[in-house]
Order: sequence, then structure tokens, then C-alpha cells
Amino acid sequence: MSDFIGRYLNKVDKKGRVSVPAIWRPNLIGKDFAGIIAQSSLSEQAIDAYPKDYLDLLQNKLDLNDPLLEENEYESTVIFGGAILSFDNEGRVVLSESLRSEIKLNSEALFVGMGRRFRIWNPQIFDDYLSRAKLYMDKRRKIKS
Amino acid sequence: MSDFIGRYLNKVDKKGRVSVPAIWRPNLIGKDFAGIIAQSSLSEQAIDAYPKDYLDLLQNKLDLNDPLLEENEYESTVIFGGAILSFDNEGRVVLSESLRSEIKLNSEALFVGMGRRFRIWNPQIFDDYLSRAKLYMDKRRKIKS
DNA sequence: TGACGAACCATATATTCCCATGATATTACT
DNA sequence: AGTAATATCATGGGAATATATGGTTCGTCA
Repeated sequence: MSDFIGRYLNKVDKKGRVSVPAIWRPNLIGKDFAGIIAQSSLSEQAIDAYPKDYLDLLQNKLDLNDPLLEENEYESTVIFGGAILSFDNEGRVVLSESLRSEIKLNSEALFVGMGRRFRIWNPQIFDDYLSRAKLYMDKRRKIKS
Repeated sequence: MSDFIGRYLNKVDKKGRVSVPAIWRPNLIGKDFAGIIAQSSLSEQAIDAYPKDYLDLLQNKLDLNDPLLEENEYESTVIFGGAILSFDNEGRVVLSESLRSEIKLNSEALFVGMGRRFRIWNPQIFDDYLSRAKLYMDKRRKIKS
């Protein structure tokens, strides 16, 4: 069912390499590509990441709105600043300098599952986000009850 | 109907392992996963836990939404960004260092049934919670009478 | 030829698996 | 009923395995 569950803290080496959590890897291996699609999140200081399959899903949705976009296939989405990051033999990806600086990543990267996709955070920045998220959820819970 | 009833006090070993009460285990075994989904509670210093089946239910609901709309990102983060803990052969799960410190767990873990889900507490902190709850109930009783 | 990235290799660390023990409860038997 | 035999469960430790991580080498291309 859900592909990405849980939270994993991994190290980023000086080359920008970081291990993708091993349990998630099988969900990131398609028949033509093994790795992740990554782009800096529109709303938060984090990297949005997902399997190529998910991108196909997005593309289909887009195509329903405007069939002309079909010609651009994946490129149309990736062009918005995304990157295609393939695994090395050890299941790592390299996060480019620009990706890292966009989300203020230092020596540690926090992988946070979101069901069909996941995000990569600077742990400190995520803490902040999480408390905001909890506040929101708690407020909603109280309204509903 | 109610899957998780009762209170059980178990030990946490130095690896962070703890037995999940045996009578509850059958309710935590699905066809693709045997174990629990855990996250620190929104409102209390405790771990909220439930079967993966419950998560699948949520995923189905979320899948109906347009993936391009990110209205549910707080929800996805809180729900899927917790932890997925699978049983070992003896029916234990390991609680990570971070989970344990979040709820101030030492050598003992108290499992408290809540019907469809359950919570894991530091026994002392649960006592506090319980006396607060009783105080609250008692006050309310006196006002009403 | 030198910078860069990709592949390769080595090792520390973490996680999982496996078995042993003791405690408690349950059943069987006289 | 009382006692012995058996089963279930919680718990602990160590071995085996998987994973994360760091470094080196090898090509390729500018």
C-alpha cells in the first residue's frame, strides 16, 4: 500500500552522497530507472522526492487538463527545477550543491515518509515544521470533537 | 470489536526491544506487514500505536484527492512520518532511541489499550496522567451535583 | 592533464535472527 | 485436591546478516 512510511536520519558525506533508507529502495526501482525524482518543495524548505512511477501519475493528471502537455513527457515537470537522482551500487544518491544549499542541508539528512512520496530535510528545520503540523492537527482534532 | 483492551507492563532491554502483549499481536498482523505503526502522540507524552491496516485505510482516502493539491501535507507528514516497527520472531519491536527519549522511556513500558489503538507510556508519566484525569472527572461530578 | 563523476572496495555500525532461560499459567493425572 | 507435566510468554545474550558510510581507483571528457 503506502510506499514511504517512517523517519530515517542519515549522514551526508563531503561528496554530497547520502543513503536512501534501504526499506524504501524496492519502491524506487522501476524497470527503466532506479533512483528518485527530486525537487525543492514549493511550500517548504525541503526536497520533495518520489519514484518515477509517481511522476507518471502526475503526468497523467496533467494530461487530463491539457493534452498538449503530453509532448513534454517528464521534462515538463522536471524542468521546474527537479533532478533525476539514480542510485549508486550502495543505494545512495548524490544531492548536488545547489539542492543542498536550497534546503540548508549540512551533514545530516532526515528522510520523512509521506505515503506515496517522501521529503528530505535538515533535521532542525523539520523539527520546526513538525511542531507546526502538530499544532494544526491538534486544532483540527479539537474542532471536530 | 475492540482490538486493544487492558494494561500491560513490559521491560525495555538495552537494545530498545520490548514485547508487544501477546493477546494483541493477532490484531497487528496484516497480509503484508506484521508489527505496529507508531508516532509520538499529539496531545500526550506517549506513543500512539495502531495496526498498519488503519494506515492503509487512510491511504485509500488520501488517494482520492488530487495529488497535485498539497492540502494534506501536514496530515501525511504526521501520519506517515512516524515509525513502522516490525515484530521480531518473539513478537517484540524495537523502539528507537529517539522515540524513547521523546516519551522519556526508561526500563519499563506500559501498554494501555484504547480500543482501536493503544498507547505506550512511561509508567510514572501515565500515573500522572491518570490522576489528572481522575481529578478532572471528580471536579465535574461535584459541579453537576 | 586535471577535474569530475561513476564504479569499486573496505569497514564500522546497526539490525535481524536464533537459541537459551526463567517465570507463569494451563492441563493432565493420581 | 494436590502435584506433576506441559505450554505460553517475556526476557536476555550472542551470532549472523544487512546497512550505512568513507575512501580509493578508474574512466571520461573538457
